[in-house]
Amino acid sequence: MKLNEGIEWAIHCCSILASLPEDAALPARRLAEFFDLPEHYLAKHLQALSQAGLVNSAKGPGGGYRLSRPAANITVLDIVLAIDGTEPHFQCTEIRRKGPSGVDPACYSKPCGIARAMWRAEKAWRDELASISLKEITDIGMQETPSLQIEKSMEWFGNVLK
Amino acid sequence: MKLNEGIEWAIHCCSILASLPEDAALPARRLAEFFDLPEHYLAKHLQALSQAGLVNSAKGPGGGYRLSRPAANITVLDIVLAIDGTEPHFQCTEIRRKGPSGVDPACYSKPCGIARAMWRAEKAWRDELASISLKEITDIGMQETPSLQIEKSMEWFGNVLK
DNA sequence: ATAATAACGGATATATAATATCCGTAAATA
DNA sequence: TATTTACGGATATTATATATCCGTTATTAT
Repeated sequence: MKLNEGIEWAIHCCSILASLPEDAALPARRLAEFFDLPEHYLAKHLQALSQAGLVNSAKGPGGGYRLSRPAANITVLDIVLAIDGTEPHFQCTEIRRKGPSGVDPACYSKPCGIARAMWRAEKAWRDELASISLKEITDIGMQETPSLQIEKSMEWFGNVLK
Repeated sequence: MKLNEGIEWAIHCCSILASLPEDAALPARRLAEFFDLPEHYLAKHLQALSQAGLVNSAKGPGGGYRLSRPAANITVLDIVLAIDGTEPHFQCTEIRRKGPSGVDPACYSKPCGIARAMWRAEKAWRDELASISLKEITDIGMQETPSLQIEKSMEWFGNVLK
């Protein structure tokens, strides 16, 4: 199993949006350019972020995407769920009820113990992701990004944001 | 993203093997019958368990699969990794280095902070799965399985184990 | 010996999901 | 009015998961 690559893209894009001036927006085309990603497919993911309410979108010239709220109030989990959906990764197909020994579904009071174990692990995963804010991500990015890249990024932003 | 359905199958199968008499083994065909699963495909997963060293296999009549060690010494994580592989779910494609602002790969001392965050969450998931032993799974199964099903299972085992 | 059982590995087919592109529409700006 | 941009739907392509089949080998029972 592999996680949707769009998750990586979306977190990086949100991190960029977080470091933009308050009133600035970036269109999908520019974000795709910045990371050298397929423009139209990235646009789909950005629309998912928009539908999840994480970013606001504006049409027309000067439009594009910006964060809908402060980066400190957006978690990595928010972004992951926006892209990957909220369905649990582990899907219980109730095979305990199948076969020659299975009995009537009504006889089972609780969800299968195996499913509960898998869901508990998934909760631990989500809890960890929920504990990380987009602000922390961008702060770490600022600290660890090579200074040359920071400079080049600033110049690119300068050119792009009119 | 959806987890491999074989994970569910494998944990259930291991749980059944754990509740078998010490010297008994079950062939893939019987396990598939017990859970009404596709025989040949289940066999692939059982072979993966065998390669991971979780079960021992024996060819020929009376052969089949049995646990290689006590259920208390097998974790749910062991089974999950045997089926799903040990690769992390989140694959970092280093998009931070791409595009007009990217700089030479050698400039980056650490893995990307976003990847580290995703991997930390994955570790939380694995830690939780590693904290659950197969014995706990089977104990919970014994407690929560309807008594009628327990009876039917016992009868089925009796017929199958010679 | 022979026949039957069963794991194993490789090859292949099918179904589903991820990846990617394209198009028409609507909205906003200049 | 022309341009830019988001948005939704349709479609194509690729990768992965699901599933089957076959030949080989090992083991057991007759």
